[in-house]
This record gives sequence, C-alpha cells and structure tokens, in this order.
Amino acid sequence: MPAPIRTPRERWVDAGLQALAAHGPIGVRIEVLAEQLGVTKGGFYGQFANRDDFLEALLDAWEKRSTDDVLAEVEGRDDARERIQRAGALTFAKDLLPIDLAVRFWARSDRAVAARLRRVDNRRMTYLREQFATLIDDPDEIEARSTLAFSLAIGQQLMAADHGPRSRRQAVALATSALLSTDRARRG
Amino acid sequence: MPAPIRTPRERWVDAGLQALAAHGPIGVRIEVLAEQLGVTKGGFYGQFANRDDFLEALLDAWEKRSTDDVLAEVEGRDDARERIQRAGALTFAKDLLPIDLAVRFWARSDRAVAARLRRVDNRRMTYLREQFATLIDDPDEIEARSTLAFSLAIGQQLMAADHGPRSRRQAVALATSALLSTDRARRG
DNA sequence: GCCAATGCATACGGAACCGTATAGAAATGC
DNA sequence: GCATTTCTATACGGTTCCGTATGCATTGGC
Repeated sequence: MPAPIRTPRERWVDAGLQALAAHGPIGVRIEVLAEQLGVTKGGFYGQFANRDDFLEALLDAWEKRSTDDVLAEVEGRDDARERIQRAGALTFAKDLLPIDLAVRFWARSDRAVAARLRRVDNRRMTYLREQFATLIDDPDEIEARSTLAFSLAIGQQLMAADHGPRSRRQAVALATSALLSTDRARRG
Repeated sequence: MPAPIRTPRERWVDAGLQALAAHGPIGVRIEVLAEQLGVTKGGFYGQFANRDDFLEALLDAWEKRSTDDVLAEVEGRDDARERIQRAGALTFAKDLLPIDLAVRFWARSDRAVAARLRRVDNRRMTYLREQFATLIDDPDEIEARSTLAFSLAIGQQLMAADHGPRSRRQAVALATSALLSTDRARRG
C-alpha cells in the first residue's frame, strides 16, 4: 500500500552532518539541505518533528559512528602501538573528523551536547590509557601521554602552521613516535 | 559641532567577538548585537559598511590581540621554560581562546580566514621552536615537541574527557612537564 | 540659547528560513 | 486498472535578519 520513501532519514542525516561540519549547528538549514538533495522540505517533516529533533538525530549518528563503529574495528590488532595509531586514524578519519570538531565547538555553548561529548571522549581516553598502560607503568606518565595523544589528534586538524621543510604528516609522525617511545620510561 | 559617538567601533567589535566565539561567524547578527548593547542597528551602518566589513574588523582585532600584544608581553622573561608556558598561557588566555577556536573553525570553510590563521600560527610556532631550541638540539625532536605543545594548547580546550582522580589542570600540567623534560634529549 | 552636525530610533522592503496545511503524485495490493 | 496509502511539491503565515531612508534629539561651537 505504501509509497516508498524517496529521501530516507539517512540521506537527510548525511546532508545534515555535512552542513554541521561545515558551519556548525546554526548552519544546518532544512530548506538548504532540501535543495541540496533535490527535493523540498515537504518530506522532511514526515520524518523529523522539527529542527531540534533533527539535530538530535545528527548527534545520535555522530555518537554511534565515532565510538561503537570505531572500537569494533580496532580490536583484533596485536600490537598496542598499532592499536593506538589505528584507533586515532579511525576516530579522526577524514569523513568523521570535521563532524567531530563541529560537535566540540557546539559543546561549548550547549550543555546537552557537552554531556554527550564527555561520554564519548571518556570512552576514547579510557581506551587510550589502556593502550599506553601496556607500554608504560607510571600512571602520571600514562595520563600525560594520553592527554597529549588526544590533543594531537584534535590539534593537528585545527592548527594552520607550516612545519618548515616537513609536511604536516611528517610533523605529526614525529610527534606520534615521540609519544610512543619507551627509552625513558621502562615497561613493567 | 558633532555629537560624540555613543557606541564606538570597539564596543561593536567586542560584542561581535563574543558572538563569534559563542556561535561562529554565522552567529554574528547585527540586530542581536545591537540589542545586547542597548541600541538599535541605526548607528552600526555609520561605522561599518556592512556585515562582511564588520567580520573583517573582528578578524583584525583577533589578529592584533593574539600576536603583537601577546608576544610583546612575553619577552623579558629569562627562562625558556617560563617563556613557553607564559606564551601559551597568554596566547590562549581565557578571553582570547574562545575567539581563537572560533577562528580556527571558521578557517575550515573560508580561505581568506585560513590564510590569516596560517600567518598567526606560523608566528606562534616559530616562537615555540625558538624556545625549545634552547632546551633541545635535535631538530626532529624540536618539531615534535613544538607540534605537541601547540596541539595541547588547542586540545585541552576542546576535549571533554575527565582525567580520573586528576583535574584537567593537573593532567595538562603533567603533559606540559613531559614536553619540557630534558632527561632524554641532551642540551647542546 | 540657538545652529549645525551627527548618532541613533524608527520604519520599511526584501530575503532567508521555520513549521503547517493541502493537494497531487507515485507505488503497492488487490 | 483501481483504491488506498504515503511521500513530497506547493503555498502560506510568521519570524528573524540585512541594508536603506528619514527624522528626531543630543551635542559642541558660538
């Protein structure tokens, strides 16, 4: 009996995430998204109650993609160094990272978003600490390096500086290997 | 003959920077700023050609405050470690930092802003490298630590994770002292 | 106190956008 | 094919905002 959905939720969400990544939550305009999708907003309000409801859906999608999906993929690697780098690469993968940054910025002016981000970041930091714990004993050192690793993942995407003769990739690689080195602190 | 300006440029700019920090450039609404200042937009267009012109003025103010003003203040300290920490503290001072983050996010979708940010960040990184060079010899190590230090300054403001029994301040302090330690790489 | 000048309040037109209502289009089950 | 269901195009009212025009009111010079 039905007529199949021409523009399913997921297409709205994908477009919405892109807008969120580019301009923040204020930049998520339903009529603009509709135009990008080649439809009008007519169908939108059949699937989302209103704009706020839609923004919630965007956060849901971001949260799912950036925790469960990533952690599921990363397990099954043997080497801790490899897992850290792989988790970093995935967590801050090319398509997810702009969204992630937008959510971080958003969280600064919205308590509910801040609470979500905190949950997500805590999962990530917990994982990071576990991995560093296989390399280092000193809890202070673990915390220091986890914090630096996390900051590096964010910072490299937001800093605009050049690195002299080096590429950004090379500079980040140098920083990463400094974080992973064990010639100062011994394994237990 | 005149009537003195009741709401000078600077007041508009300050309010604009606050809006920019909170919601990004899209969130800078002239009528909203006017209401916050207790006036109408009537006087605004006497001092700024239009909204774009005003956004330029906001960037000018940000650029000036976050380079010249900071670097001027930081010189005259003897110890390199102290200068690094002081420059970091000032560059990312409480009032400047939210603006700084907003500009970073803005730069991701605006080439002109990106170019400005690059200039500013290059000045900062150059300064950071100079300071680390007084502690370390290896150029790779200098680049790694400078990159990590810069990332930490940004990242600590955007990460939402807890640090177990430690406060955020303590975690950042641990990370900072790890960056400044010299027990691995010797001075030259 | 009055004149001239200038900042700002008020009012307006236009655009962008939200959310609702309604009607038409498309597809499925029969 | 037809009826029914459901998605979506169209149209609308309301709000927010930009930029302009005009008039008032406040201020400094005399």
